[in-house]
Amino acid sequence: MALAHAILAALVEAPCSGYDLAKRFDGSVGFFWSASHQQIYRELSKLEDQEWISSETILQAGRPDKRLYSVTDLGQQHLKEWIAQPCEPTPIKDDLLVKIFAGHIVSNKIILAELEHHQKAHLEKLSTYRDLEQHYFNDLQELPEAAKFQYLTLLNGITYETNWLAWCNQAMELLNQTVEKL
Amino acid sequence: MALAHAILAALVEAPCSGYDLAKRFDGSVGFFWSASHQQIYRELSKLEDQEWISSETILQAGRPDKRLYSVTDLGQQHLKEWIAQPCEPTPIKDDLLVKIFAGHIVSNKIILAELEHHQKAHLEKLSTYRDLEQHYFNDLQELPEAAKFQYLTLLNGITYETNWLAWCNQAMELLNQTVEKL
DNA sequence: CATAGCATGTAAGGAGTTACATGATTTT
DNA sequence: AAAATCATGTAACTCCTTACATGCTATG
Repeated sequence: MALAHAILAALVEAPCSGYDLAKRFDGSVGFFWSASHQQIYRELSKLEDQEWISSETILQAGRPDKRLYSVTDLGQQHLKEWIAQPCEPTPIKDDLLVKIFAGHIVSNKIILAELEHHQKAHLEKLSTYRDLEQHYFNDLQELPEAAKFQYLTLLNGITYETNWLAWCNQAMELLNQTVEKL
Repeated sequence: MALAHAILAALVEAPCSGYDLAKRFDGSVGFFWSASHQQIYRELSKLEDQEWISSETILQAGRPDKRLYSVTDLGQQHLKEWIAQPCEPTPIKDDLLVKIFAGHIVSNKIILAELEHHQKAHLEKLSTYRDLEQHYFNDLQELPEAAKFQYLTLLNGITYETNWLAWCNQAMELLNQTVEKL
């Protein structure tokens, strides 16, 4: 049910269309949730049936109409209740780590290439996150309450990517040591 | 399909029963994949149908029989091919971060309590991981090749938990600052 | 004698992925 | 003229979670 709540959280911050949600889930909301547009449209229909959100059709000149969704009072109530219920840390499921765990059955080259690939990806993400930080959260004390919470999710993204980068470096070092020994 | 590969990776390291796999996925294998016993039994049946694994029934005195699964040559071949195919970093989906993002709609107390709860959980995991590190990977240079790869997954778990702890502290500090201001 | 551990499953339903489908406008 | 962007969906399938189900043994 967490996708529903992630959508509610995003719509509470700013009402928008399914299309815009998909973009946000691919960008700024992406450091705490990811979802495809198919999932989002399906979930939006469900949420509207339950009256947790409501929509308004916006006519646009030279573009398709869009449906602007907002969270209803009922929806906000449910979101609050969900937030108040304690939850457990998300269990890890990570393809790369599976590959590393069984890394000894393939050549070191393959593993090193994959590590480099991931290092690059994490570096790119970190860089966009740092840009977001400078742009939107430069003087944090001046921003409204809500922004502080959103900054914390960005900060999590930053430390997360930094952490992966550090680990990639350690992993590559350890494997290179091994290569030299051969 | 990654659960299948996670199971193969675990069975390559050490053949075992479904029951044992479930325990391992809850423990040492848990820092890169998690799965319930229901999932595991279903996946084991599929893998055996495909002949990626084979089983042998072990009769036990005073205990139920168990089926010991091992990876076949065909299975290992598939695992190798899967490892060689590049993959992307796992997208984040995290309930706590959704809660934080919408944290301004509930009282600070609720958020702080949840942060403390998570801090505690991460501290416990870190502690078990550190114990594993000391027990099994104390003299890394003396261990066989395969152990180095497994150590890297443990190291990832350690940095992951350390990272969450650091973030929890930062988050609680920021929120406490806000409380003082009121 | 009750609880925890060993050992393996089925069934139903919810969540997520992949592929298909349409059609207008704006940019290169 | 082609590609990208805007905008919204359906269908089929796989994956994952929750609940149900059984039965024996060892430990406290």
